[in-house]
Amino acid sequence: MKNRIHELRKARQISQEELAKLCGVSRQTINAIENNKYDPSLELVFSLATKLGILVDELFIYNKGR
Amino acid sequence: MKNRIHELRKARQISQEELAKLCGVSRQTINAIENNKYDPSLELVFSLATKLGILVDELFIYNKGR
DNA sequence: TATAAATGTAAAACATATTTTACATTCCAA
DNA sequence: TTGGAATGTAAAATATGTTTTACATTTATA
Repeated sequence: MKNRIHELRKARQISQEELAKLCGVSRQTINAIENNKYDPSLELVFSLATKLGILVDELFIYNKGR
Repeated sequence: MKNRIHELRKARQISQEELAKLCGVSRQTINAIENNKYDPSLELVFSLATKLGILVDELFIYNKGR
């Protein structure tokens, strides 16, 4: 599943490290998610959307996989 | 994280089995999620919201855990 | 250009999500 | 009131997400 985290994080001028701290995860987790290594957990999904000030539905691009 | 799956599924008069098939997961997965045993994966989250015709943000109740 | 900050990446360990099989319980209609 | 459908639950196996440590590469700036 693709997401707009990199785009929105840049727009807000914060580093992966800072976003990671805000969300309570490691920098590598943010990096992996931005680079589509895997999808975040639901908790992290909501944390990311909240900290980036956007709806979950707008942060991720769902392509009817299932 | 709490959710409104049971409520919406009932409103739409479909069984856990049917919702499971619609989303491509096992009945036990739907059951576990309705009963808060664990949170669904992001893919399943979007599948559930789509099949139930509601926004992800409206389907789950986020309580700033992180 | 040199240096620091930011980002990419990898392996091991650990945590969480999902499936399968199987059985018990509850609910509802005949 | 019994029988079938729906739901709850559990253990084992597998898949996926996260952390930690560590190092390499890129990017920005003094």
